Amino acid sequence: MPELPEVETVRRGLEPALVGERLSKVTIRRPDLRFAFPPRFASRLAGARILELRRRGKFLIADLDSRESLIVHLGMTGRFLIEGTPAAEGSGSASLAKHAHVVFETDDARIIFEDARRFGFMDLTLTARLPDHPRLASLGPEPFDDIFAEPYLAKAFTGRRQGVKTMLLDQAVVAGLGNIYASEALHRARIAPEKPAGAIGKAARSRITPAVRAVLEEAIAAGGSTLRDFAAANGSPGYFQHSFRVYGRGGEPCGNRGCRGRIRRTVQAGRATYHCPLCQK
DNA sequence: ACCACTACCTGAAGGC
DNA sequence: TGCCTTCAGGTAGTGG
Repeated sequence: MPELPEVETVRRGLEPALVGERLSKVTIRRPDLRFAFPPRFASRLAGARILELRRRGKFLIADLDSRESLIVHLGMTGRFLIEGTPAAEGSGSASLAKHAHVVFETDDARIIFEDARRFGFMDLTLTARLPDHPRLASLGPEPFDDIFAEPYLAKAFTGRRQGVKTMLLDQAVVAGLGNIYASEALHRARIAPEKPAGAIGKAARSRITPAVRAVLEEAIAAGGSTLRDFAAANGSPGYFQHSFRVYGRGGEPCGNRGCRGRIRRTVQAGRATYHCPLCQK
């Protein structure tokens, strides 16, 4: 499910329910997601107040007044639902869904983490140690960081024969892109996804940053994309999926100005990839 | 170091 | 309706 725009949408949806609030109770309903929860996960969280909710790549990070930070990755199917408490809601809260694995309670709400496939994970670490956390330490720059520009890509791509789309999926190269937005960005940049990264010229390389930023900005503004059942924490779906130009559009006409090509679906590094063979070179 | 491939887990959707 | 196969936005680990 979630790439950078969806994670950012979730972050914004959770912010009002969590930031400044104290976690009165946390319950885990199984010992692991993708990985085991860290020791005493629930008790370390209970009683802590959330100071800030941030995003790094596809990670959510909640800084707590206990000097620890909660790290959350949504995997493919992770999502948060916000419910008012029984008292606030009157009718009482609905029973938990089958894949509701973690329940966070504040004075005002219940925030439920569901993850059918359990590719998500959570961890706790001292806030001061966040930069050293193994899952965060290897992340590349944020797409909106100044450093994410042509000279950086030139360095990252040098000598690499791997397709540029696969490189953009590498979170160590740039943090937050996933299968959809990598395809979309390369279509906008008119670069073939399977083109070896090291073989891309400077002019084309210069088109990558603006293309990536444009598609991410538009997607965030649209509240992310809704495929299957993804929904923001407030329950409203994103609608950027209607703005996909290539993803899931095999056989359809290419939308790039002046191009008469048709979008093709291929498989690259085991992932579905969409591009226009005519205008993406 | 690099790169291709597999595994992880469940549900939805399509073909028959 | 039901069974079977394929596919899915994620990362991590293995082995060449």
